[in-house]
Amino acid sequence: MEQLTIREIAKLCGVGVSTVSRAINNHPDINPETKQMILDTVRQYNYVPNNSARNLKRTDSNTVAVLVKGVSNPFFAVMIRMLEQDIIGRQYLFVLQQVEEEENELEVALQLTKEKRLKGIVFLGGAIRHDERLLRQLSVPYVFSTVNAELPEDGGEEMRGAAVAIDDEAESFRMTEYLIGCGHRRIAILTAFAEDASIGRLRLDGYRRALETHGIAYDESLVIHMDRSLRTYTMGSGYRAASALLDSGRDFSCIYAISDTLAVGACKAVFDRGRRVPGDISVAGFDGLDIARYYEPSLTTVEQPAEEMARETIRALFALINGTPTAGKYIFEARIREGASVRRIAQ
Amino acid sequence: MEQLTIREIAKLCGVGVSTVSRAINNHPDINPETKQMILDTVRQYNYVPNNSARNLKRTDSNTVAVLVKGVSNPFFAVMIRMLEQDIIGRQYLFVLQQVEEEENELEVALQLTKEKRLKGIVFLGGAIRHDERLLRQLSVPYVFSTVNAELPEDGGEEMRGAAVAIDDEAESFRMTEYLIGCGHRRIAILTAFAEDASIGRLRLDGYRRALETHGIAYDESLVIHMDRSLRTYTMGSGYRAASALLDSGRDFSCIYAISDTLAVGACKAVFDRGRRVPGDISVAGFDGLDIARYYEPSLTTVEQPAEEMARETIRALFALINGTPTAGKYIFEARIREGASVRRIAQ
DNA sequence: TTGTAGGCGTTATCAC
DNA sequence: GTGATAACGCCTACAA
Repeated sequence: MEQLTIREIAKLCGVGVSTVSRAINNHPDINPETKQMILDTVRQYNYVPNNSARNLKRTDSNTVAVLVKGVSNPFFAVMIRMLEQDIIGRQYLFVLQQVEEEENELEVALQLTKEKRLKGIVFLGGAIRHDERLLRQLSVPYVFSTVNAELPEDGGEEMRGAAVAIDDEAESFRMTEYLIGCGHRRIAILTAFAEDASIGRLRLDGYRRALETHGIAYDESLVIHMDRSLRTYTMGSGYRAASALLDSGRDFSCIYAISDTLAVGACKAVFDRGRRVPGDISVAGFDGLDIARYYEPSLTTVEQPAEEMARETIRALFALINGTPTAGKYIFEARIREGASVRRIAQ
Repeated sequence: MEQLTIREIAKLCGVGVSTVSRAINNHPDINPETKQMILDTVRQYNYVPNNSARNLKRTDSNTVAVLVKGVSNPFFAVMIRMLEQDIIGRQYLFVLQQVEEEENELEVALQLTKEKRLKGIVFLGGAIRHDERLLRQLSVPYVFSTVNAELPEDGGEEMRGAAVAIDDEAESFRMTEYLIGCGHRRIAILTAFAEDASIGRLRLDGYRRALETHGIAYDESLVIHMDRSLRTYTMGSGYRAASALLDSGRDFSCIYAISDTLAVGACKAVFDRGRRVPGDISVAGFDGLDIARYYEPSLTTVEQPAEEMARETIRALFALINGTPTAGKYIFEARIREGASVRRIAQ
């Protein structure tokens, strides 16, 4: 099938290419009848303009891209939906771009910016710190969303980036403190693999600080790292880790998992051993996913304010796009959503 | 920040643009030293080629796109991972393209094909029947994956499309028959909105046929359609629908939900009313998601052979790409994965 | 209101 | 092994 070009449509309609271009791009300076005739022909032959050629020629595009590292992360699923809604609500085009695990999101951003003449970029997930040189190369406004990433120092030039997130360390501290407040002293934690330098690290740090604050010794044997060779935040990982922990004979009354998916797996491991949540073992999660609400028992979790964060992400991005002065960081407070998975122990 | 082009790199290196092009594209006919020098400069200035220009000029690209309608569907999450792995394993580029709910996936495909010179397309989700005229316009091989879509009649020309899926109607029949075999007679079904013409329809059809086959009257009052204004396959939808059903006082011993997410919501509705699964109400799902395994009780579900389907999707696609004769349809058998959510009733 | 022509940044073809 | 140069398909001055 030979590819239809604008030239052939022009020939078919007996007009020049610019007239066809005007018609399909809704330019005002064209005779309505000519326009209609052209659009009819376009429909009839199902002509589809080549986007690469368009992007190449265009200088701007009213497109905002969301670069997400890990599309299948259920927490991102709700963020993506909200971001999309807000971007489209502002009459911008929304582009969702998946970033592979081993890819550098900044390089993808640089490439996509050139390719699509983006107006702005939202990073969902990804690293906490980036190559500052690359970051400075990024010529369009950007917002790190749900990850409290480092922003480049203000070198006198205008700010082009922002970060919208929760304070993972502080929220993890909050949850651990809550668990301690419920009377738990021996709290095991399911966290990312040992070398993790992202939220896994931060949430572990918060846990540790809370223990120390309350005079509880940090016990390495209660810190369970996920297997690096497996996907980290899955129910299967949580199940595996909690199973090993339960079978080890170590003493603990509570499992704190740094994601709800891990928590679900942990619960199942408890059940499979004929024990009860929270009767025998308490379990807490993190994120505030749907499943935490619908699991039985419902999971006590740290609920991230996804909707507000998405809204603020877009607000901040468009503030940057429009040159409005904007603070660089927006740290939201999460809150403990109490479920029925944590038992209060008489002190 | 002025955009760096290949011409400037050429000038910087004191060579012609074609030499730079050869270097960055790994062409053999270039002096290794020149190549190294150019690549160093490219790195140093962080030159990123413009993809639009590349795509415009290139005639082919070794790229396979996966067009997914509903990225956040957890069943697709595992399919996407497997598809990606297999595509990359064949040394092809993998592109994931989200299709909006109201968009026509075929139009997106047509556009993307022009834009990126695709070698092949995988459709994940979407409609069962497509505009045949559009389908014939599609000039590259394609596979409908997980949806048993109609293929155009062989009009003498070579086949360009295939479909890899389960038989939703038959599998739903199988599950319903299984539930009947467990002694259930009054089986409520949670299904898509009434006008659905996709898997919701097929799974409902299978349910109905099974009832009729076994001489059980089809009772409209036990058929619960999701609210069209809400997102269909969410735990919240399942919870809402099951709650209304439970509160209606209608008589039934089993809820069959056409997705695991709906089933989870249904279970929670049962629990919230102080009743038990499966003691008081049995619940069955569909898809075979992780959550069905890790829920408590684990959910009896129809397990789709995701891995095999993904593998076959890519195999069929590359058979089409390579011109190997290929059957058009690959229908996989699903299987009932028994959990603990369905009770056997003494007959 | 419409048509012609030049150029967007790259790759491919051809000389050298 | 290397360098001009002509496309790729579209948009947009500018001219008519």
